Amino acid sequence: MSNVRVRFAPSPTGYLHIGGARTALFNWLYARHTGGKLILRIEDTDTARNSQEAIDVIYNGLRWLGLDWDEGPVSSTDFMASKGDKGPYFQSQRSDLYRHHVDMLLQKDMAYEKDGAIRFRMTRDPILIPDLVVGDVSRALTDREELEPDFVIVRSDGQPVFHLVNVIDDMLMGITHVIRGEDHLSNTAKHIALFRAFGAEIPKYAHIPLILNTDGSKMSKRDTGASMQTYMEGFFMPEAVVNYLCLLGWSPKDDRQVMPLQEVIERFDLPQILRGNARFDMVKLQWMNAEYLKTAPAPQWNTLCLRELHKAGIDISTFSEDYITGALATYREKQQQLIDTPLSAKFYFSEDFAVDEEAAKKQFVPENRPRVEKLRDALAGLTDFNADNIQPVFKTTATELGVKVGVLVGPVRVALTGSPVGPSLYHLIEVLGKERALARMEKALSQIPA
RNA sequence: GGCGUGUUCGUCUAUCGGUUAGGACACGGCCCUCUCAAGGCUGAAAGACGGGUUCGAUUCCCGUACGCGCUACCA
Repeated sequence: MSNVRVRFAPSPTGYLHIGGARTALFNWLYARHTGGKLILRIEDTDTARNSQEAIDVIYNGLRWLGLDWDEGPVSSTDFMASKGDKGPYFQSQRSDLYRHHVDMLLQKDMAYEKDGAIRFRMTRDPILIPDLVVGDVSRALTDREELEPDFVIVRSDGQPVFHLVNVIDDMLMGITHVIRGEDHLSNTAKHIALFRAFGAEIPKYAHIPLILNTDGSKMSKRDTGASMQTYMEGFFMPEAVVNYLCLLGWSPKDDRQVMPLQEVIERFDLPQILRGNARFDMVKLQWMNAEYLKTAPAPQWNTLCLRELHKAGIDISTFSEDYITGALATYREKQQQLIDTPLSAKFYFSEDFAVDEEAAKKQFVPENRPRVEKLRDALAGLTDFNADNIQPVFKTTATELGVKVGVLVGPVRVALTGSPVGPSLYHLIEVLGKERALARMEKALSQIPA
């Protein structure tokens, strides 16, 4: 047991940024590593863009990644439901707390009203920010701040601003470590000043570097891969996304790439977090995803495939579960094909699959006719119709014809799948079954000129 | 402009002053092979620049350049 209390405090903007997801992940990792608590707090002060859907996006994103929290809201249907005794966990429900604390500052003359807004009397001296990742940072006033060091903590419309509520919540919720994006580093001087004004203990800070686009520019909403939605709706395993994110800005210091989460939890710590911004590399994420996909449990693999098939408009409703599972299993080692072109699997579920014209032109030639015929006859005589038995049939037939196996594979593949590329032919024939396979060969023969 | 922060192969990274600067993704070649992949082997590929400190700097210090963040009555 430890007294570590960290938090993830997203604003419900309607989407979860990959950078936000990593911030959540690092907080979660630290909590799990130390045996501390992770608090989820919804920073919904901007009521204009606050909606249930926007909050669900956060819940769903975190849950998809497998990041659970120890305190905070628990339900998307019951607004008030929460766990933990430091609530409410929605800033929109904490107005009284904020007002009370602002009054305290006002009374002590640490804040004052000006033009209808309330400003905090900010220190003029540089503030030292001890950061667990970046080191000691001395933040001096900027030129504009020299002119007006006191910053607004309550707007003239009565709304408290981010800096204020963020500090009050961290203070009241007993946050011990603030792990957040480096974009808040400069602002931390204000936060520290506020903590001091309240006479509260200042949490430890760990500002983690940002995630940028491949070209080094800032990653915003529209950039590829920026939204968690991309992964949740795409052909991705959450374990892979988490693993990739762990390695972006943190390093186990050895050559490990694919790491079980449990091991990351054991080895994760704040000082090892890297100081430089990292560029997001979708290609490497895809590789990582492929690594996980290779050993994914069958149900998970099937679910992902089925979704792609559905998107591609392929109807599988008339096929048995065994048949579907068998068909999808043949794509296990060539997942990229199914991810990129799910339509290429249509031959399993329909006679109406696309035929590659070029391939047909090349394979459906007169000299292949007797070859396919001989193979058809050989296959027709096969009783135990499985890949292990089918393969020898191809070999034997090829030998008898005095050709290489590849010569037979070519036309048959196009006849059965319509494409020159695809899963292992022997396995694919097994799944298709004798009847279907022979029928398609027959159909192809009718198209081959004599 | 000001205040911060950062800079090792194209990308993610290893290196606690002394290494042929290592690994992974991507890329090239070879092998394997029923296609395509996967896999195995292999190749090319890096210390931003300039000064110091030191017997010796990728590593420590300073400067320059460039990147990123912050400079709001946004969060």
